[in-house]
Amino acid sequence: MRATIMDIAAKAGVSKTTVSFAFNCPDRISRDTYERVMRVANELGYMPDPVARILARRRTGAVGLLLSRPIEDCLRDPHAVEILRGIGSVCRREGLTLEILESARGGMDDAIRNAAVDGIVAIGVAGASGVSGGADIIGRRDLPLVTVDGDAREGTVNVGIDGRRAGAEMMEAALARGHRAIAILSAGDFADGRVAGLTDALARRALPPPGAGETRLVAADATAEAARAAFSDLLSSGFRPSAVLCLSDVQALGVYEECAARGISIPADISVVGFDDIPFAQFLSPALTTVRQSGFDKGARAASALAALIAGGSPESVVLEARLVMRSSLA
Amino acid sequence: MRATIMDIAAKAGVSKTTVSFAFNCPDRISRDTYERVMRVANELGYMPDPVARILARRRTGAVGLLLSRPIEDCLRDPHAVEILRGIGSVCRREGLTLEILESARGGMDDAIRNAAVDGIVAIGVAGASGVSGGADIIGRRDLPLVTVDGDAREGTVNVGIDGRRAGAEMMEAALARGHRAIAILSAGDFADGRVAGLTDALARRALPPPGAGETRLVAADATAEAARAAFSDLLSSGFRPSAVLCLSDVQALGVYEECAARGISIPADISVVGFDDIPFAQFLSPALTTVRQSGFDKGARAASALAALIAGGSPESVVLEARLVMRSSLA
DNA sequence: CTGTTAGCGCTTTCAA
DNA sequence: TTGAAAGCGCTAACAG
Repeated sequence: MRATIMDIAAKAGVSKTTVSFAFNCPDRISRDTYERVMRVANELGYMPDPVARILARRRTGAVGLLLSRPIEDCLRDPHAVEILRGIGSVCRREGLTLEILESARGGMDDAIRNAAVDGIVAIGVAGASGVSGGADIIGRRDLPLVTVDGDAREGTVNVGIDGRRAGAEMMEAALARGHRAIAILSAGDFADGRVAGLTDALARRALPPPGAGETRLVAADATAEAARAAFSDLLSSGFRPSAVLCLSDVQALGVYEECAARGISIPADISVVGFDDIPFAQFLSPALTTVRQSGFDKGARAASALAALIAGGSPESVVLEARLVMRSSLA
Repeated sequence: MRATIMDIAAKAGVSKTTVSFAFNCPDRISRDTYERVMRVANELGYMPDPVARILARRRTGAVGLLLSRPIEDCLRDPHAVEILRGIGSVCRREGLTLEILESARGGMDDAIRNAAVDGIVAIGVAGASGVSGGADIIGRRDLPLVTVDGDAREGTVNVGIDGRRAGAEMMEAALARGHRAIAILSAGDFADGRVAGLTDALARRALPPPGAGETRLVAADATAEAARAAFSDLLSSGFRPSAVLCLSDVQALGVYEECAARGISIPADISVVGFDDIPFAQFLSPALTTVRQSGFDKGARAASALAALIAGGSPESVVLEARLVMRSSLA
């Protein structure tokens, strides 16, 4: 049986309080007592139980990271990894521990219910879509909550980009270079309005919305494989785009692969534009033209906001920059 | 004030026990009572407190992930991300939550001391080097521990590869193709013996160890930037390798960059070999010849072992496959 | 500087 | 099927 604070107190001839002080605020006890207590603690291999401490303090020192998909899927997207890096960075600075919230059993709800955390940052799960019951539970436990790439509606603090503007810039870049037969590879529904942005740009030239006219809108998971398959199908269907806009960089990877396999040259035969600017985008050949957004900053800002919320502050939602960076894949 | 189990018990006219049963083993109480309790719980927005539950049960349902470096650094290496994916995958399956162990204050020790977890998987921190005091603390808290890419000595369960064999295969591939002026980019000290493997292969041909003779051994952080800088310095020093062996794929990225900048053609002018086979390795042009090891499997096996340990079993250390995959960067 | 004493909120054995 | 009561191990007023 592991030694408890009582054992130490007894053996050192002091009270629990004194032992507690020795570990938490040594200044409040005499140097003598401190040493005696610590000696005994060492002898008995004593160490305060973290859980008991948390219960008594009413604070876990941990924040939960709520993912919209299984972590093994999320982490396949380098942009998500960047977000995680940002969150982790701030958490360490704030002395907070990061806990991945998932559960095989009751799904998200159960995970939230049992999470021993002081607050939650939910990534890509806002809106009625992802969090659904989750938001309920979070509300019920009334834990501080910050969303990343979520819906900025309601009172929830959200950190994201102006996807609509970014989407418009992306499409405009393609249109300005004369592209009209455009394939759009989307991944799920982005709460930041990227698709609406594409529509805006098209509308400004009196062109029909994505999927209509000379454009095609295809949905695929945000993985290279899924995107490649979807793109391949599209080509096989006879559609010949002069440009393909990927709403996620990893999808662009799939497009690159398929083009290589079919002997299609980028950007000579077909232009490709991505979204995110994952670290690897610049290593592709040709280097990928893409909408740059900093996942790290997104994560960092979200974690900071959550820390503020936990500390009793009232942080605001933040909208980060997202701009097209021209490289070589768009001609 | 949030409602507690007592409030529910009182309002529902039952005992704490019954309320607890309602939430944990509904079968033990009558359907009637169950519904009454739940109704009251809903009205009052009650939800069992996870921390109190953990304290009473003496089990957290969480495993700690002990990183050797700050998470924002670790996650820059796709191989580490793969390991994390593997761990996360198994954790979810096992109904375990994953907690990143770090702390701004007392460093690793403090993090371990306060971690409310049932066990720990330490990645790349085994041996006297990384864990140092950490191992001590872990031992003292006597938490189940599994290391990844650690030293397989002592009783600790470790999951890794036969780095020595892999290193030998890597070097042999270069030597077999006639390379003699070889640059080796290492990253920290690998506990798996990669460098010893390189030495083995050289020795088999009666060649001097890495760093001596026609070879150069350079250490750099496992990032593209650090590797690029180190490689650049090496070239500027006048050394003209015909092949460069990177003990980590991300370093190969840096070499690719530098070669591109200097107009050096891979593999015509210089051959490059990596280690890890990160997901992007195949997207490089030329595709990277590298030693393939599955980070996902490593993480998964480690997590499984830890789960077994927590469950009272005695899992064994595991040595995973690592084999060279020939692509186009080695000529 | 040190001790007394309530909690913290829930689980779980044992008995009814 | 339900309840009483004894913890789980520690913290933090408050009092001295």
